[in-house]
Amino acid sequence: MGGHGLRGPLPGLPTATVERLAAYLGALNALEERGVETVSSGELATAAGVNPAQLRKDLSHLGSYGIRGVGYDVQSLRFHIDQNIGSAGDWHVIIVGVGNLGRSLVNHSGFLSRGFRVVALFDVDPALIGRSVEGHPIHSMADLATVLTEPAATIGVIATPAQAAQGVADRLVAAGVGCLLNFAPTGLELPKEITVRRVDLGSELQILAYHRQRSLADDAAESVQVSVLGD
Amino acid sequence: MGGHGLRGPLPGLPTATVERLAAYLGALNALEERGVETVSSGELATAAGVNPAQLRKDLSHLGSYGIRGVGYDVQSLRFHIDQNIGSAGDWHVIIVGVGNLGRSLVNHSGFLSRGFRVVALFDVDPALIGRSVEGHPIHSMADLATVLTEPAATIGVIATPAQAAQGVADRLVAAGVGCLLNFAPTGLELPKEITVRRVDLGSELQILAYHRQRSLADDAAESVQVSVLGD
DNA sequence: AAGTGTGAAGGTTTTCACAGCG
DNA sequence: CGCTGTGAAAACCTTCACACTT
Repeated sequence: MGGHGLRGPLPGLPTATVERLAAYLGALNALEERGVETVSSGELATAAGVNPAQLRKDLSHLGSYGIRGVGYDVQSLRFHIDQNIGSAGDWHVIIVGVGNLGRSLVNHSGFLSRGFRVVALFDVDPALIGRSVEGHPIHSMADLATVLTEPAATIGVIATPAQAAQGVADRLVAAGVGCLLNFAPTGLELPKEITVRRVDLGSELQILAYHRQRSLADDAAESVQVSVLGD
Repeated sequence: MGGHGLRGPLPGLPTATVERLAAYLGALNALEERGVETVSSGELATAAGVNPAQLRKDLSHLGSYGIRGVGYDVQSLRFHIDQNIGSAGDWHVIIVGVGNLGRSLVNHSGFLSRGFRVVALFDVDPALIGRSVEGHPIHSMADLATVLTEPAATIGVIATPAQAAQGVADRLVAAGVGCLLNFAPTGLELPKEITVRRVDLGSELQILAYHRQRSLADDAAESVQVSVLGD
């Protein structure tokens, strides 16, 4: 039971495509809220910050859902992307670490609109345990096994300080959570069957600063060029 | 003065390499704190979650700073990576939006250790303006031009709700900030000379969920395979 | 022996350019 | 006519395997 019609017709989407599909989905959500009904590859590409050919190629992996000469129907495209990268689960999200980052994730508007449901919060601070944030009670890590109803369909979000992260990850894995999003600025060593993704805010700044330097350098080079060409 | 020896010997690092170098730097910071003096490509690669050959190839773009048969000196490698992706600036960071996310960024340990300095906070909420977080006073957006001392060397972090993001970005750009990190779940339309990077927490969950599905599917396929081979 | 540095091979991703449909 | 869908070409990135160094 529960199985429906199409059995995974796609043996696998290119990784790079998956990352962009998630972004297109966000842009489509926004367009839908604004009541836009149709969008061309050019418009959607601009909104997502990629080039139109790339967007069309990405979408072509899902099938042929556009209308030639017109564009894409916003609702139907949103539905089809969702089928491919969101559908298979009613994912539960638990957040470990109810500091500022944890709190900001609880409220995050992008979660609900994509079908993710925050089901529990955990912390080690006795002052927090028993209180609640946005209607979600904060549990002790000791209650992990009791609180988890569906470990296999649960994403654990690690929003703790770096030194606590590995320990938290180990406990989550022991409780059956197989999918982790790590915000702590440290790598995690885990069995390879666990799916992990890391978001490192420090690295993001660094990457940004590098690109900025480069683009300033390029501009300088180009303006030399321009002044040689003269006016 | 201030200009030193080598003039940018590297015309440009591959994008993918830059993203990983930032991660290596984080791992090296951690090793240095723990007092480790030497590390091999295998160890560092594990810590950063990549394969050793890739790490060596990445480092080879910076020059030849390893010791054959031994590994890399942690401090010196850290220094050289920093030279290539961090150095050129004493970057200032301003954070717009002092909600939970903004607050968590102010405290973020990964920032200071990489040479980024939070220099100002901004918000639109009159109840917040004038108060301070971790010693950083919260300013009104109207004071943007006054507070910025070095717009060109400033990274603007957008930690506002989605609907405020575009307006904030426009004001930052108008004030001379050319480098933005956007946490709001929306795309920004900006002049192309502006360097932007987006971190979309909703997309991160979605990408993670997709990979999880896939790896469960693969495991299922493999266990069929195993049972065919029998035991 | 142990581990780096690197050409060359093999994959993947992006871009191009245009055929084909509405 | 405009815009999608897509092979084929080009660019880019990863992995391999081994010469070379300490």
